[in-house]
Amino acid sequence: MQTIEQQLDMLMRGVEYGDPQTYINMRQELKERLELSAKTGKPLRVYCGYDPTSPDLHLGHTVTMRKLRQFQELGHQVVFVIGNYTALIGDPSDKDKARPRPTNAQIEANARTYQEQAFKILDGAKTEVRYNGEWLSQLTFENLINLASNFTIQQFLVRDNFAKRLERNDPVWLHELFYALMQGYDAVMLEADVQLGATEQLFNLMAGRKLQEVYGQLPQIAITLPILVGTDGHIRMSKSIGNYIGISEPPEVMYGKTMSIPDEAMSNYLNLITRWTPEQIAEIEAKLHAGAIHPMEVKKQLAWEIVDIFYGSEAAEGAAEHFARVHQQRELPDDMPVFQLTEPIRLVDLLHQAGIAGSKSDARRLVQQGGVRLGADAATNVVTDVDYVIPVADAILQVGKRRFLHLVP
RNA sequence: GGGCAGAUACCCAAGUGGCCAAAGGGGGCUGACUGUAAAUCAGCUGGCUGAUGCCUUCGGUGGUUCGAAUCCGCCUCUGCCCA
Repeated sequence: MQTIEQQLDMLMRGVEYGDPQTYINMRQELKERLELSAKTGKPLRVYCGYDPTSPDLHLGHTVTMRKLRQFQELGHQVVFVIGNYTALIGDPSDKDKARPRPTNAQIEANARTYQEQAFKILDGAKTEVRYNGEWLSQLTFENLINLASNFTIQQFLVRDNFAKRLERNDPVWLHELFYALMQGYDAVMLEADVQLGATEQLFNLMAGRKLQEVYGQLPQIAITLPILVGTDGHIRMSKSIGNYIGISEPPEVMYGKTMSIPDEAMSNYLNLITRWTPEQIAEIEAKLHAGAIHPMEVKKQLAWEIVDIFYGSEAAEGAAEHFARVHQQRELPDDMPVFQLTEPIRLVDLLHQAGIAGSKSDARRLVQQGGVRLGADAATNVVTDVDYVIPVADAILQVGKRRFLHLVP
């Protein structure tokens, strides 16, 4: 059994706050709460919320899940909150156009896959799953007034994301301010001891503390973790930006996308999503800096680890082989999408029909730019004739570096 | 409620009567190079087509004009100022 101090070290590992004092305060409060729990034998209630705005979770979501898992392993009660009601507002940071509000059915479907995917990291049997619509949908306007009266507009205005938008004269919608209230109220209803979130969530977590005190509860400890950057290496990982690695993507894709992150972003990944200890990570980084190990080798280990987490070592092995063959040696992948040929077809039409090119004009461009290869056993010959007609025969078609099509008669 | 400014392609943004399928940047795609799908360099980036032609696009709608992204009316949305 670990001592409280050891547990604290583990639980506070990797957390990040805007200022050092917050870290000291939160660490102290967590210590007291852990001691209280040990004394009373009552596990802490630890939660994190995820808005089911898209059908898939990505690696960014798993940063907090790993931390939840640590609490779970120490015997605390983890609550996985699906923000089906907060999803109605959406993340204020990516509001640009009137994206059609997800229907209840969509939210339901997304929520189900979220849960499934989350249990790849969390122990499903020990996880309490809650939808925040359960209590948020019950609030009356009077309740809302009472909740809102605990905050001032000024507190919101100093928030970076709102301040910037105000400065740029971008709209800040009134209902976006509700987000913090809703999330704060979640904490009250869950009687949370600890809430996790990304660093940018600190305001919302603090709103929870405030409301809990109003409701006569002990304020939750806020644990915020750094943001995982996307495959571009700069911007936070996000489905809508497209720089994400989904946790239910096929092993090869997961591996390949990981290999594509810039070298500078590796540290961020090593620290936030691997199961490796800080000591192991420090050792790898030291070797990297000393030039004792090639960055590509480290990235391969990282890619392997990520696939291993979600699919196991066999799949990781397969993905690594696939990468070496297709991307490094430029050979053919094991399984390619198959396209059935019934009659000779113009190359341009084929590219369009197979969905490789968005339009025939697009297909033309690909051909003209020398991006299309064709061959019987391997895609060896570059086709530059826009009017080329493909005969009915078994052949391999390659477009660009990594898109393949197996043509069969 | 009143006044002013604005809405341009995936995103940001120029264009204020014909030379506009519409500058520039970002993103994306293709090629070269590379340990990589990174960085760098080059090209492409509305659709259709036998390639220099046709069709659709500049918030919506209705006009003016030989001709409109550009001018006018109304509508919708956003910001600023005033009440």
